[in-house]
Amino acid sequence: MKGALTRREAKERTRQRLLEAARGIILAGGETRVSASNVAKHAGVAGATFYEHFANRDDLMVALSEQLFDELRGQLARQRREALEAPNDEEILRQEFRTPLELIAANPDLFRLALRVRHHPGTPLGESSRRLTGNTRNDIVAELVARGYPAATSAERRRLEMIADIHIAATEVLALGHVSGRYPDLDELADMLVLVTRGTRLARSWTDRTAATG
Amino acid sequence: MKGALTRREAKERTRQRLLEAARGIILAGGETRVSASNVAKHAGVAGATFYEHFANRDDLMVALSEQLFDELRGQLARQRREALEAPNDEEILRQEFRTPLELIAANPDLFRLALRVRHHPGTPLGESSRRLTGNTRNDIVAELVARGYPAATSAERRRLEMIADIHIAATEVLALGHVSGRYPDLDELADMLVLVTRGTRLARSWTDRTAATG
DNA sequence: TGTACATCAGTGAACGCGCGTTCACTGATGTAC
DNA sequence: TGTACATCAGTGAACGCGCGTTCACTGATGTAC
Repeated sequence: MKGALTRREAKERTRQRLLEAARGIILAGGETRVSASNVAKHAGVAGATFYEHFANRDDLMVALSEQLFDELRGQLARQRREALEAPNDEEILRQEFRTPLELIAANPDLFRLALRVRHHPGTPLGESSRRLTGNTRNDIVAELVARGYPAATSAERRRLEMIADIHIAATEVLALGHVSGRYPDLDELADMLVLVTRGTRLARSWTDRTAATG
Repeated sequence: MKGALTRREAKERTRQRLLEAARGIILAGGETRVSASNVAKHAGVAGATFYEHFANRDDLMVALSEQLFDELRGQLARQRREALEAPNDEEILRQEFRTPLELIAANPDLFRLALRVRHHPGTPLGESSRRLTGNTRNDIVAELVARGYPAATSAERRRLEMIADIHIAATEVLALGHVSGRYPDLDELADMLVLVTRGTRLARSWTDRTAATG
């Protein structure tokens, strides 16, 4: 134990510098500029050093993807669990919408990145972003089941997935409007999302198509 | 007028070959592979020929972006206009949702491309994709106003935009589920979208926040 | 504690690659007379 | 219609660039005794 860094610590530090450099580049919208050379340059190390820490560009992207979305995923899941313990009334539902909106508003760059890479198949960032949405969808479906929505048949379960997809999409599109400056008031957004649930709630008694549309 | 091609025709033909090559590459998910060299290669011409037809890569992208989304935009607008002329009942509303769903289902690659590039700022493809959504949003807002939704104050107009955003987002996310194979039945999707309108319809009598949540 | 050796994080230089772009050139098409 | 010249679509070769990756090397840190 000396005052100076141990070798292992120094190496770990360099690795973190590389990851931070890559993170900075990518959150600034420069996915395509995340190259081994460019990341090394931004981290202040020689190009060859990159390969002391990562096998290649893709290896870095895998590490970075996990780091970027894991914390967000954890926070979302935790807050959702907490909200579930409260009694089930309208104000609680509003609160359930407010938390993801706040989380997004606090991390606009990360949110925009998630949207940007979501439909890029076969890339680590895309996978990670889709995993984030997938988890949320599963959580919402579980919650709907707990609230008494039918989930006996595969058609019923599919409808629950559709509802979850819609809730997520509605939350995201309003949150995007917020971070773009068009919808400044988060409370207003939460209210609007509650209205959406009033509509999809009608699916609770939806047994077949004609029953819903007649 | 000869049997063979005139010079002008031959040149236009080459230009179209380049555009088609680029279109093929991009719809197959290869945005990054749309380089002057690669497009020329796929079109079967020399690299230098590319510059006889386009100033640079970006110039091609501008031309391509317009070509890609313009037709779709036209079809969407036309079908929406036609639907508006019919009497206003539930089945008509369903039909209004079915047409964009069918349009998307018929052009899955184009739809996925629109989603992929939507959040890429400063690129011609991104601009074009956002223009497509923007038009649809304006159309929906106009329709809501025609149906008697309040639009006197800026808060009311903002809420109409929110509703339009939600309708578009819900349509798109269900359409994505369809082209991904999860939601095979378009009628079921249209029914679900009608339910969403049942919820957002409540905003018609929404005068302030407490009125909506109380 | 001091010395001799082993380990290892980081480096500079080099390689081939595909890219964007330019340019002098070719050979076919168009036109003036 | 035939000839001589002008136009022009397309080409191959060349350039510099940033990239991914490798490798022999350096100098500091760690360790055995």
